[in-house]
Amino acid sequence: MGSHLLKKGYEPKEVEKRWYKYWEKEGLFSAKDVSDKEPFSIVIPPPNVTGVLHMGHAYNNTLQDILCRYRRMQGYNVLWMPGTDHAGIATQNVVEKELAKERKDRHSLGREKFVERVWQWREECGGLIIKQLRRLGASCDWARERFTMDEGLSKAVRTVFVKLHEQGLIYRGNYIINWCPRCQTALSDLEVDHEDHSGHLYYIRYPFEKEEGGIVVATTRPETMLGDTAVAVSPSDKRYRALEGKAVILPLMNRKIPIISDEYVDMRFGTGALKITPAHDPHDFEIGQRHNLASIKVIGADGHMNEQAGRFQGKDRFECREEVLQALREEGLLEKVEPYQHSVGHCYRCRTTVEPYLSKQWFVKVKPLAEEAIAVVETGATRIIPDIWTKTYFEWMNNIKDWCISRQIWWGHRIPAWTCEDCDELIVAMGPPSACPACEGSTLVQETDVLDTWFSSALWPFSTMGWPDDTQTLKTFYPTSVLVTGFDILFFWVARMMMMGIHFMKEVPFRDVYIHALVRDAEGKKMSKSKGNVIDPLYVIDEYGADAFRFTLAALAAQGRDIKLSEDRIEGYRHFINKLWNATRFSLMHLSDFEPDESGEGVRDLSLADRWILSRLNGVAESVTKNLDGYKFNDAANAIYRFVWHEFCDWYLEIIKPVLYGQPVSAASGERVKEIPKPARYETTRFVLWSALNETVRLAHPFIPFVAEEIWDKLPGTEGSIMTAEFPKSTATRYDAEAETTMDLLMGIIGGIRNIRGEMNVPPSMLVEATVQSPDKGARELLERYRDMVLNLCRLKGLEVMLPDKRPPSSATSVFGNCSIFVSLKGVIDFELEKGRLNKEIAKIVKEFDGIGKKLSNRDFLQKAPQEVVQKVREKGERLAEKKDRLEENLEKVAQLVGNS
RNA sequence: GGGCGGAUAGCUCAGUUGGGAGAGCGUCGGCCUUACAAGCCGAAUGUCGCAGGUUCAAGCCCUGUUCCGCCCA
Repeated sequence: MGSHLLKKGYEPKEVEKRWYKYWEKEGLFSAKDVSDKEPFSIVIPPPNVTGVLHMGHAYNNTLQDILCRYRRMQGYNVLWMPGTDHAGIATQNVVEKELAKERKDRHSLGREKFVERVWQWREECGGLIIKQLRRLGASCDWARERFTMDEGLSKAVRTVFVKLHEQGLIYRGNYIINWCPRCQTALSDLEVDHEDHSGHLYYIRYPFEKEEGGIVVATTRPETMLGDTAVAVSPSDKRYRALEGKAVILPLMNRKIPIISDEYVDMRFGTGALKITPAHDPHDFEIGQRHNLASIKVIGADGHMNEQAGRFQGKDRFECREEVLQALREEGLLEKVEPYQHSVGHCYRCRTTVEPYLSKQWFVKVKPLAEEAIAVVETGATRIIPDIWTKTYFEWMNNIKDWCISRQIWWGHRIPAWTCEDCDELIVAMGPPSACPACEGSTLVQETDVLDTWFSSALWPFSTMGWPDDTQTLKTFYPTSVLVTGFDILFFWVARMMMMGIHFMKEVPFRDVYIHALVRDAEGKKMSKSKGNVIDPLYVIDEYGADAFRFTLAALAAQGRDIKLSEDRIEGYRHFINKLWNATRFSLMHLSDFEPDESGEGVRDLSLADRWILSRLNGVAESVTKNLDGYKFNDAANAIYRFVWHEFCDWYLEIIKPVLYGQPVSAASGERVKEIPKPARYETTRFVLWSALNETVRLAHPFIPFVAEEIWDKLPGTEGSIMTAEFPKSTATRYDAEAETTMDLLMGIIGGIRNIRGEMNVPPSMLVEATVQSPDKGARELLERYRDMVLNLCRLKGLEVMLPDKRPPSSATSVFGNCSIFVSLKGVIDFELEKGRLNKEIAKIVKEFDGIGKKLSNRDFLQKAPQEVVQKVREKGERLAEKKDRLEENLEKVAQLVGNS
């Protein structure tokens, strides 16, 4: 391939499509059930089948893909298990909306037809997100894609249900649950979002049965009074002691209800008297149980008042509230209305205000399961990262309440329970029983409810691997290595997978749980369609390329911190991709006919720069490895960024240019003489350039797979996909302290000269002379040795290296270490400018020196601080003092010159 | 009401056995120097939210406090 023909700007579109196809075709994402390699496995948090890729998915999956690609290159047998979730209510809502357009509803269709219709919808429109994940570069083993309603996973669901029922951990009963009148189904506590709402507190007088007067209760939901069956006061409330056991007349309903006392009542709330509606409030329900009160349901499943609501029957619950208030006003029983802030529950799917509702539902008794799930985190069998979430996890697990798992919708796993019409016997079984085990009756009716979607998601780590069958996949890949997910589903999903995994597999579902934060907009607001502040990941990929996008997410992925994403940030990282691309273009210009020498002949006689870049590369490999192992994606990404841009490009490529271009060994003449380069030096340089670039793209591949593969492909002497190449290892032998120290000195001197040029506005086209004076023989020798590097990078026509001596005339000064740097500016120097520059420099040193002086004059510091630290401070003080002296000396001379002119 | 997180340069944020306040973006100055102007070279910029405490030494540890955000009830 004609590498010198690479386009000037990197164009991701075509490249990404081509390589993704190639990876899939070559089966590079596929995991082996049987392998000598060590396993590494991740199950994807299954997106809703109705979902489209949003920033949260993009972030979550980018992190997973980085880990998978990293481990694959390290030689692991990687399984990244993909799939989607049937998302009961969400999917049902989508299809119902579609039906509504056809002026139909699910009831007119009937259950069976409706479910068919949902399957059909799924065939046609579902799982779009799976295609979108490919655009991101996700390296899932697509052949293993699962769906929570697949036959295999459904079998797992039924098995778990039956077993838990056998073990007494699933039960059915009449309790207050959260009811969504729009979705017409029960919800678990977690599926209710609480929002603060400015409402009112209504004070209503319930007249005594016989005497005058009455007791005043306070409520935010007056319509529920129609179902009141008592008034409760606190047993320690002296105000009401005399009233206990008496009765009041429930207004509007003219029902006699007792005044009872219960510890639950808070004397400070309202009047201290609480109306009790067991059928419509969870606390009231419990009080009702304790006092054997009747539960009267006055609100129906559809959110309208029912026949128990007397003259209010048929009214919407909120309409009814107004009418009840009006009626009370008319009767003079509404004593007072106060503005009141209280939280109101909303359905997490459709935002409808949730109604506490008494009904017969199925529950999981989670306490015993939670105990196991707590234990494994305590022992460290599963680590939660960052650790801060461990406490939240424990908190929730310790205060867990039974989980309502039945839903009155049609799309989902139907509860495997049957009722005998003859004797009412309840049978829970894997499949339809042929006869009632109690009475042998044959009319058995299956439970119409389906299971909470999260019930099947809870089994995901093992149901996707074939459980309840004893599969090789399970043997190889369970428990999974890590789960990567957002904190928003820590309870919904992670906690439940922990419980189910441990209970059924006798082994934790994951070794690590990495919890990441949220992607927000540039102002830190949550992205939402209604706010109009969403950034579409697909748009970003089209516009900037998947690599730039992925790298942005990784670079901003600081643990425990939300990402504030803006297009500007992505654009910035696109520049990085382009930088790498152009560095490659440059390299390939000189490598087109290069053939890497397997024998290692090429590594003889490395130059300083060669040794330095290889040593630095080792440092980056170490940093990336350490940070990825610790899920510090941002640190890993930034290490690569810094290396590529500020070491490889800014220094290494600049240093080797003369060798590659065959430029004059001495630039002193200021002319570029095309010389035939020394073959050995040239070949060595090409070898190191090739190695460095080769290793760099391997390090970068997990983050920016497409461009890395493209570069890998263009690089001579590479074979196969970069996905199967080895991830660079850091070894102590590759660290070259001497090269790094020497380069630090040279870079410091070069920096000093460049600083003068920049500050004094010397244009790059102007070649100047410089002098470095140092008492240090070693430093002088190094400068002599690498004179050409300095000449070249500073655009000098001459460099004199000498012992400290007189200041060269008409020069500007700077100091690095024990070296004084002079740049001769004959005829160009502006002494005022130089004076200002020196003053500024001195002021900086003085400031720093003050702090050090204080330390060194502090006896306590000298005595108590470790000698190491004291020594370091001393040395630094000396360095600064010397630097200051030099600069002041120069300032004085410059001041004289200014005075003379 | 309970719990958690954040507050560091103009912006977004790094900063762990406590010992030299940093990066990116933006800004300013100089450059189209034969990979890249999506670039190169250089520069400026801080009461580390506030108040105490521990320590020879605090952005970091402790206590209190203010503001912002989140979770749970």
